[in-house]
Amino acid sequence: MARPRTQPYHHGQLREALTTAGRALLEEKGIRGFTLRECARRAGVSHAAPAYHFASIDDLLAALATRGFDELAAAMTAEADRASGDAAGRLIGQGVGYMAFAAGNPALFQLMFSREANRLETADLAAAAEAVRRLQAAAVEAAIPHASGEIKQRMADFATASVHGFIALLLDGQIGGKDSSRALKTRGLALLSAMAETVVRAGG
Amino acid sequence: MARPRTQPYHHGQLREALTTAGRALLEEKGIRGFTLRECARRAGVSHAAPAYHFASIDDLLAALATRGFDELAAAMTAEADRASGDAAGRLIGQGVGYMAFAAGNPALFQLMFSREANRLETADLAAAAEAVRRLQAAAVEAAIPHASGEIKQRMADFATASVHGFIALLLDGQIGGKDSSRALKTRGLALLSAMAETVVRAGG
DNA sequence: CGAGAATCTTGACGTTGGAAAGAGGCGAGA
DNA sequence: TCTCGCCTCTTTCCAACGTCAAGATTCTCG
Repeated sequence: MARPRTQPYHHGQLREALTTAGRALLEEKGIRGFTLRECARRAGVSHAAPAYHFASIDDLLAALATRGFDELAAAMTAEADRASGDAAGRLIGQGVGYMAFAAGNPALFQLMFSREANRLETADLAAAAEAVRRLQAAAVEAAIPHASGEIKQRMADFATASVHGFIALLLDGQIGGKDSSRALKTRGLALLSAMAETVVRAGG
Repeated sequence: MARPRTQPYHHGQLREALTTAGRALLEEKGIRGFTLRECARRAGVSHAAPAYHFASIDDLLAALATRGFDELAAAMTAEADRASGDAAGRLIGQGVGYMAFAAGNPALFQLMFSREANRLETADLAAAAEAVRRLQAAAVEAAIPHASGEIKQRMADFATASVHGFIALLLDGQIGGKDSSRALKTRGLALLSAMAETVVRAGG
């Protein structure tokens, strides 16, 4: 709905400014510390201004989550493309992109996969999440093209679960509490290669 | 102000009553819908009564999470013991217990693994979480007793991540959206056996 | 240029978490 | 037995929250 205007309105691009401010706020304070009024404050508008652009605070959160899924998908494909090589290499690369996005946006990542976001299931949000899921399934299927549909699905479950579980536990401090960032990356890569090996072996 | 004698002025077991009420409330309303005053209401006391037993709302949440980890550990060992068989069987059984607890307490499970809880890192909470981690690591190590320490750690990462990731994604609706409960259990068991197979293969 | 729509502000309501102060119940020592 | 002091709970108050309603401002377009 936002279009370029010769002269900005009262604010002009409030919706965009609110999502930007909200995203930063979310990373700073976490889901429970997230408030609509603080978003408005940071965007330089009154506390009731957001109401026009977002029906409720959950609506804003849903918008943030939606954008998060879009960026997650972009990070996955970018990293997969960067990983030259066979389908297994792409699968690993996609996992790297997944983890990198999560590590760079921990609170947003948690919001995306919390049922709080699902409470206000926007069609956009569902579609964005579905796109990520399809990306994962496609990478697994490409690695084991001759396997049965059932095997493909089980391996997609497996790949998705390991990648997501590892980074989720890591961000929560449940894995590698005091390890260096470098050591954690090594552990992450080791997990990804073990995952890919299992997938490929199941497909052959 | 005559007090009705139905309840003594001293509640007696307020702390326990608050955690019980809080747990139910958490499952009903989710983390964002959780309020201290509603807990007090359900426990039949004034809104400021909880302050004596819990320093803050985060303190109550931390207590709930702590108990959650305790019960999670109990569910894991119970199910592992029930699974007669070799170490790999125990590993799978422990995963079943993990998933069963999560499925039975989805909101609590999410709280336990959200950084919101970690914001108020109680010593008890850290210890309870650590116990669960040790349980996981021990089950993996028992399945591959002759492997190197590095392999054991990597396989512990792997097993923990797959189990946690699968059930977390499932509870969020990211896996098996419209599948029946029976089909989901089958998928979960398939994941667990694939996980155990990978672990055992890496160890031998 | 003026009317109407879009955008933002101001003010209000009910609710929240938390602090402060007071009151009721209970045990220990006289 | 009585009373003092501590523990527990209530009452009252405050700032901040999300949301609504109404007013003000600015843009668009006839």
